[in-house]
Amino acid sequence: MNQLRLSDQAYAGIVEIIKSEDLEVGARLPSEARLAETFGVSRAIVREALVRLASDGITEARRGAGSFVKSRPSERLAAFMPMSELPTTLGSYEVRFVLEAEAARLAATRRTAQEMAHVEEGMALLREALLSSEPAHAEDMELHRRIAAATGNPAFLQAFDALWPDVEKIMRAGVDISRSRPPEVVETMLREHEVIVAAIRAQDPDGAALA
Amino acid sequence: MNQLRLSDQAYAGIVEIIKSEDLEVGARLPSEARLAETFGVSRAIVREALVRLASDGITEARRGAGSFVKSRPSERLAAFMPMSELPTTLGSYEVRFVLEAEAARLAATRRTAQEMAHVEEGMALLREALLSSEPAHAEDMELHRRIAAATGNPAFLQAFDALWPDVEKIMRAGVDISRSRPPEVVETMLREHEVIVAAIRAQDPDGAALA
DNA sequence: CGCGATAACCTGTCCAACAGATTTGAAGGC
DNA sequence: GCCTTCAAATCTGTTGGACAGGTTATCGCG
Repeated sequence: MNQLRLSDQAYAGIVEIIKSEDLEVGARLPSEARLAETFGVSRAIVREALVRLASDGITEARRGAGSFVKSRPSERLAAFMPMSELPTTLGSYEVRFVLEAEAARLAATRRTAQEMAHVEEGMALLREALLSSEPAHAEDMELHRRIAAATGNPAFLQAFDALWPDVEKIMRAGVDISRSRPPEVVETMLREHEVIVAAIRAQDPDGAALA
Repeated sequence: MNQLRLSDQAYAGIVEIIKSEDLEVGARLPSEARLAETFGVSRAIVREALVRLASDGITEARRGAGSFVKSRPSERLAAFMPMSELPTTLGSYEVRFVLEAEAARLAATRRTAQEMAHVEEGMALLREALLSSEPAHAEDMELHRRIAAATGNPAFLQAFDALWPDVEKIMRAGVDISRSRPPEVVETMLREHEVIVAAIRAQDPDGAALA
C-alpha cells in the first residue's frame, strides 16, 4: 500500500530535518549521500526531492558546495505548521481563507443571481463529497472557483487557476487531510464554507471576507 | 557557462512539446526514455523535470502507464502566454496585479501614516533599481510586501509570502524580464506602480484596485 | 466474434561511476 | 607566527545500466 512515492517521503523528511534540527536560513543541510543513507533510499530519490524543494523556494543548491536553506517552511507556512494534532488540519485552511477572503468580498458585492445559483450548486457538491468521505479536494476547489467567477472579474478567475496548484501543495504539505478526517473536522469545514456562501448570498462584503 | 541545470532545460523542453505538439489535457506525453533521447540527456534528468512538472500541477505520472498532461501551461498562464513580443513583458504582470489589487484596496482603506511611509520608501527603492537596470525583482517584491503589510492584516502578509515563489516562477516562465528591458517597458512599469501607491496615499480603494 | 494469456512498454527505484566546483587543511615561504 | 599556495577531501550534476512492479495492447484460441 506504499502508494506514496519515496521522493515524497524524502521531501517531507527533509522539511522535518530543517524544522527539528532548527536550521536557520542560509545553513547547509546534509549532503545528498548522507540524506539518502538517513532515509534508506537512493541518491536519485533524494535529488528528486531536493529539486522540488528548490523549485518551491525552500532550498538552494550550489554545485560543489551543498544545499542550503533559502526560506524556512515554518516561516512560509507560519502559524499553521506547528504540526501538532487536530487543530493543524483546521489551520491548514487558514492560509487559503485569507487569500480567498477578498474573492468572497468581491463576489458579495458584484454577484448576479445566476452566479449565485452557480455558487450554491458548488456548495451542494462539496457538502455531498464531504459527507460521503473520500477526497473532496476537487469539489472544494470547484466551489472556490465559482466564487472567484462570481466576482465578475475574469482576470481574478485566471489568477486563481494559476495559483491553485501552489495552494494545493501547501495543503498536502501540511497533513494528509483525506487520510484522517474526523467527523468534527468535516463538520467545521462545512460550516465555514456555508457561512461564506451565506454572506455572499446576503451581499454582505465584510461578512464574507471575515468568514 | 552552462549555468542552467539540464533539468531546467528539460522542464522547458517538455512544456514546449506540450504546446507545440498541441497535447490536450489528458493526453500522454512521450516516455521518459524517449524524452531523454530527444533532449540528449539521461533519464534521471528527465525524471527531475517531470517531478517538478507534476509538482507544478502541469503533468501527472501513472506508474506503468506514462505521464499525462493535467493542465496545459497555456491555459494556466492564459492570456499572457501568446509569447509574442513587447506586450508580453507587460502582460506577465497582469496576473500579479489582479492578485494584488485586493491587497492594494485593503491597504488604501486601512493604512496608517507609518505604513504609508514604509510603502513610499519601497517605491523609491524600486524606482532606483528599475532606472539603474539590472534585476529589480527583489525591490518589486519588497514594495508589494509592504503594501500587503499596510493592509494591517498579518495573515495577508503571511499568505503573500507563501505564494510569492509561485508568482516568481510564473514570471520567470514567461519572458526573462531582466534580459531584454526596453526603456518604454521600464517607464510603464514605473508608472503603474506609482498609480497604485498614489491611490493608496489618497485612500482611494477602488482606484488602487483598478490600477 | 469474444476473451484471456502474454509480450511489450512504462514508471519507480537502485547502484556505481565520473566530471566539475568548492571547501578545507596542510605544507611551505615570508 | 602569519599568510599564501596548493592539493586532497567533499559535494553537486550527470550518466548508463539494471531490475521490480504495474499497465496496455496484441495475438491466438475457443
